[in-house]
Amino acid sequence: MSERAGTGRVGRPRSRGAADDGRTPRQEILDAAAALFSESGFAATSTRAIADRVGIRQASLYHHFAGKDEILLELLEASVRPTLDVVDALRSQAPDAATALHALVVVDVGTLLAGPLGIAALYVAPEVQQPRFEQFREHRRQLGQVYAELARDVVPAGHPVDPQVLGQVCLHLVEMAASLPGVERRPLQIAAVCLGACGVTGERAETAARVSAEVRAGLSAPAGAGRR
Amino acid sequence: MSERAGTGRVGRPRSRGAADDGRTPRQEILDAAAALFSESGFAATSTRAIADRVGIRQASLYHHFAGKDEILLELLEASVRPTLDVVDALRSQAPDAATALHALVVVDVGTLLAGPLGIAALYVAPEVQQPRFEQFREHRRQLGQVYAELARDVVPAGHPVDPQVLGQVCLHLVEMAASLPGVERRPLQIAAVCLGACGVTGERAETAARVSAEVRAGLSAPAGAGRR
DNA sequence: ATTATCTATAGATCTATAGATAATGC
DNA sequence: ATTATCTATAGATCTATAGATAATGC
Repeated sequence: MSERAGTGRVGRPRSRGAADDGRTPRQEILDAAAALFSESGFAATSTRAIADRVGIRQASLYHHFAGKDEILLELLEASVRPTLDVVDALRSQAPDAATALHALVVVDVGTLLAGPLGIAALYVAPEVQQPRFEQFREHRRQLGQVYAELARDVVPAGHPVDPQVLGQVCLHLVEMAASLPGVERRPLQIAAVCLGACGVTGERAETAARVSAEVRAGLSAPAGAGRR
Repeated sequence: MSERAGTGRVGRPRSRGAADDGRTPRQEILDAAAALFSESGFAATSTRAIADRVGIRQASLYHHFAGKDEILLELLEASVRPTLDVVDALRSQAPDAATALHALVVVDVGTLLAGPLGIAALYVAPEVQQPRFEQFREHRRQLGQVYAELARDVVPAGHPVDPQVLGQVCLHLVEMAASLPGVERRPLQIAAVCLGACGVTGERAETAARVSAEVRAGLSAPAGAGRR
């Protein structure tokens, strides 16, 4: 027995002992910040509040992040990247645009629900519109463009709404869904709502929903499909 | 000529002269705050920034408002009240729920677009969820309930989305529309989107849109219809 | 030596209050 | 007298840096 115990961690111990699940300190900070940002907003959350929640001193945050902005940027990125990563596969597997749209919405809502709740509510926060978060906004714009293209291929002739508007609408609906309280089966309901917004209802929508389920089942099975 | 000029205003003059349109100082503050809250968020906007924009000193704000909260509350209230005021008339004039829903969306989007742009983006801000804004949230909830009831009366049998969810969806879509950049004909497009979300597309939607226009025309004409 | 934390603190805010001042109104 | 502004400031933050300290790793 050459190992002597202690906490097993490198570095000076925390004054309030470390709550050891497997999370890295970095991840603990991200989790704490996500919860607080959702509750109170970005600007209203102090570095002090984040540190308190983690159980470290305010100054110790700066060992892991350059500042509050960097924490938020990482949270935002983590919430779009998984969906963007799966978009191409999903589009190529789906037999038609309505199915692809349905499946994308379900996956996207699912991704957001899997992450820290309420993150999506921050997307439209004024702070996030500022240049320092451009990287995230560019990714979100890409996702919006995908929605717009799918909408364009899906709308019936004479539907009175621009595909670009529909792209924004789907994006917002997905994000809204993820910060809405309650309600089960939410991804499927939101997918139905998005299709309806694009003018696809009734039988055509039901078919898309059915095939979407198959496509999604096919996506997670092959290639290992790491959860994240 | 017994009147001697000056500014014509009671009270000590501003150091930077008052930009005299007809607005009261109170309204000037509301306008400045609305613009800044939309740009930078509520918490990130200091009372100093608001005062600077108005052209008065920071402390002078407190003569007109008890604090930042009160300014925001008044902005929020002003953005829901006109729509709530017209809901009953609108429901009683519309021959069916689809028409009522269409008309309500158009009026609601119009109201938001008429006020300070970007206010609706604050509705979902975490700060606004806190108890001090309960009064506003209660009003918004009422409006959401109206949307939910109309949705309930409108969805075709077998539509896979709960009316309550649809109520939230319509509410969010309306608010989103008002903070979206660009795009004309927006109220009508958003109304079509909401109907679609509720499963109403094609011919039935076109009819509702047509009748909605008549109902709205009928609303503004009689009873004097003060703009606000 | 490296790492993760700590303590202490400077400097920059930001909110809200107290009290003075410069107009108009009567 | 009343009103709307001003100047000045106290007290409470809040962010970010400097430098010390207590672990592990080699």
